[in-house]
Amino acid sequence: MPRRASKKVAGELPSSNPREGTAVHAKGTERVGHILDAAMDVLVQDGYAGLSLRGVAQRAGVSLGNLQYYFPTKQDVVRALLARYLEQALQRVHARVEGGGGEPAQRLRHAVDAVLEDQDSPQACQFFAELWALAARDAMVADALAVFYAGYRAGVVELLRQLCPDLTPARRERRAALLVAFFEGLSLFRGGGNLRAASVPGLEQELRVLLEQVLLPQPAL
Amino acid sequence: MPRRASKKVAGELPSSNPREGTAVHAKGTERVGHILDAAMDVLVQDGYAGLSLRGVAQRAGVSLGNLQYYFPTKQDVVRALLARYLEQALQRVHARVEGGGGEPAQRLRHAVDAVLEDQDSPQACQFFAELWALAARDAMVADALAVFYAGYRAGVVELLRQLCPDLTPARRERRAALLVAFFEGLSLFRGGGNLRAASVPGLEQELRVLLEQVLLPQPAL
DNA sequence: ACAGATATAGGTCATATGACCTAATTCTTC
DNA sequence: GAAGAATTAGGTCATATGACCTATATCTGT
Repeated sequence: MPRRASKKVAGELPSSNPREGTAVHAKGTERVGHILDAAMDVLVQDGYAGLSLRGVAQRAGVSLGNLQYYFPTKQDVVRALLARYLEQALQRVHARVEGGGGEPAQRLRHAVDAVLEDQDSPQACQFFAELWALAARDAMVADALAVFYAGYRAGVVELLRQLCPDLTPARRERRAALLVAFFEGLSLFRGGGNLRAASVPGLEQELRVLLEQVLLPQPAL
Repeated sequence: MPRRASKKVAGELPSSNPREGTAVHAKGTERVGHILDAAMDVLVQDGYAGLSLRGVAQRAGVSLGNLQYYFPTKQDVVRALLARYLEQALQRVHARVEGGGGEPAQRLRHAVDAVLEDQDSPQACQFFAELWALAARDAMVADALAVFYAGYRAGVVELLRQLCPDLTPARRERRAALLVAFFEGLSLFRGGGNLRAASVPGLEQELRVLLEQVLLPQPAL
């Protein structure tokens, strides 16, 4: 679709060469944040197919030129959006696992609560749905997601280590992977997800019941 | 993007008015099938953003005119593709649950095997990833998926009915929903999925171990 | 005040797309 | 062989897009 694919030829322009959302001043950094917020909105509402630089600029209340000053290309926008979001999400995951002390079982309950709460946001659910679809065609997205899920899984592994120390590390790793997959699948059908119409009331309730059954009798999870 | 949004005004053309992949002759039906195959390929490879009528026509080895003879609009293509695929998938689900007699536990194992086998296909996994993303913006897709998952869940409910008859129907329904969500989540990380790099080896193995643990001791699943 | 970072508005260009149309063939079926 | 289905090739048109460019204006820290 575009005209030139000219990839930063040797001779750069004499003037500055801004890239990748680099902002020097505070106000600029703020702008970059707003632009990414807008990109997030557009991606979630209109999907990747509907994500255009013009659309993002308009949503952000910023000129196209300004947007392209910070993000010369569409890829740059997606890249930055992804990096920002996944980084924050990862921090939240770890904050959950480490914070909120107490006995392991209680911590697991808290962690589950936190995940479910996150999934109440249609934004987050839809964002991930887009990323899953995108990952197949964009190695950068796939890599970023791989990093994110590795961190996510590591958090769950840590929880499992306290809950059932008798499991070998490898098996903990696998069980954590199963749990992460389970929660991601859940996000499809839960409150914020786009398929909540395909769901069933009382899902979360049942999940918690199941959780208690597994936690109380024997540490076999 | 398009020019006219003219929605079938009252006065139709005097000549025939083909729509929705309607084919009268056998060869035509075959063509429609090939076109939908091609659409599937393109959707999986290039995503919805890359799904163009011209692209599908080329992939199918068919002229654009011919494609539009069967499917006047892009929506028609997606609609038909969805209908065909989900219908077949649903039939397979039910075939699994009913077929392959034996004791309930054995049937569950078979069903799990079948689901995992399906997920080995990158095609299927990616197709669903696209649909999940699409569902938020296309009510038709959301509805079709809702029907599909309702059928899927019904199959699982039937299995649960035999495995643990002591559960109330409502709880069976909820547990089935949890299981379906789990399997869908699994598809993200498994062999065919686009995030297999974010996964862990031995996932399926662990899943089966967990399954046996749940099946053997007590019927508490 | 000065340099450089931010920001705006506007334009260009090649390419792509969906929807629409038509005239001319080739198959199928009866 | 005639009617109608199926198919092709080609064209038109409005709209959109990404990338690229520039001149000008404003803001910021020193």
